Amino acid sequence: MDEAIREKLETFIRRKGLRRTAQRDRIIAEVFSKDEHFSAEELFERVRRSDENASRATVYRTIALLVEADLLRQIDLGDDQTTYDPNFIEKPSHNHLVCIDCGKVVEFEDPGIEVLSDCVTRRLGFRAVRHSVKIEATCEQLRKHGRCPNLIERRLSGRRLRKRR
Amino acid sequence: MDEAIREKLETFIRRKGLRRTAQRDRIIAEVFSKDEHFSAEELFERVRRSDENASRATVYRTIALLVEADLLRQIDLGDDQTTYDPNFIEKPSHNHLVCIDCGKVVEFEDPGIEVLSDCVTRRLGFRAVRHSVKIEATCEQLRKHGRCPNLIERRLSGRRLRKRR
DNA sequence: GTTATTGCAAATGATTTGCACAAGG
DNA sequence: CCTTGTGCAAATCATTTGCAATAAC
Repeated sequence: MDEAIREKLETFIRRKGLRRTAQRDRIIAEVFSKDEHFSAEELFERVRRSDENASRATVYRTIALLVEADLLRQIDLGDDQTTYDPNFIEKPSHNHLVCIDCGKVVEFEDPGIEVLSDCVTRRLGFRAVRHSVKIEATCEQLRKHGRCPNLIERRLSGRRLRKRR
Repeated sequence: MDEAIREKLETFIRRKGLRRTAQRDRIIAEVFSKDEHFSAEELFERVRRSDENASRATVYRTIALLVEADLLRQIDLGDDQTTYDPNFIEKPSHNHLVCIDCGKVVEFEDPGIEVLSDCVTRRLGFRAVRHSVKIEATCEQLRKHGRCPNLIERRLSGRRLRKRR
């Protein structure tokens, strides 16, 4: 976990009169231990692995806290899951491309899109605070070579697939 | 309701071997009677006004149908509600700006953003199918004049506010 | 007639909450 | 101590589903 995270967190905790607890620390460590997106339930499972009696409620409450502190961001990948992205501290304005063939999610940054969005926003009489761009795309790899490594991976794992129909 | 909608719908219904029913017709008419965004529950209430014993289940099922036919689109306005947007037929690639002060949602189209997204996508080795841009912004009107008509409206109606915390 | 559709009520599943107990400052 | 945090189980709430009755084609 980054220094930047610790600092932002400390500040937030103090300003809100909150307390530092072992459970929170463990959950937060887990959140930032990878750069993977996750659902609340997935995080709960990960936390459970190292802490057999961690509570689901505490995981949900800690997620809410991190989102409020803007250390964690709720994103929409179009799969009807509430997904969280821990990478906004390192890449504060990154965006997402989702492949509708293989399910792969690619994060990217693009200053051009930034600038254009700001222009549009100003033109409409507002001041931009943040923007999120989601691109849904198809896999060139699959079209050209008839196969795509992520497609297979996705089939096997079954993760990140739409849950509802 | 537009001709384009009727046609797309007919085609879809036939191709899937579905049937035309009075209930469906009424619900669909209601969906496209305004350009307002709505939640499933809101649509249900609207439908109920003209059809006292319309069923919630049928409303949900019809929404799913329209989404599948790409006549209606599920969008993310960041308010933890599943929101539907009936305006993608008229404006096939419009985007949304949400004011975090007053809650106002503005739809806009911008060819520049289109082009840039396509570039990024190609650069990443994919082919863009669709993109959605959500801009969160603050209200210039509120800052400059100390007030904003939508702020008041929003307070009064209570709609489009986050439901969960 | 045969198959899709409807409406109801019950089921589901993610998230939240009340409460008694534990722990931080 | 005093207040916030935790864990459990129960409550919520949007959405889905099973099923018997009904309506398209």
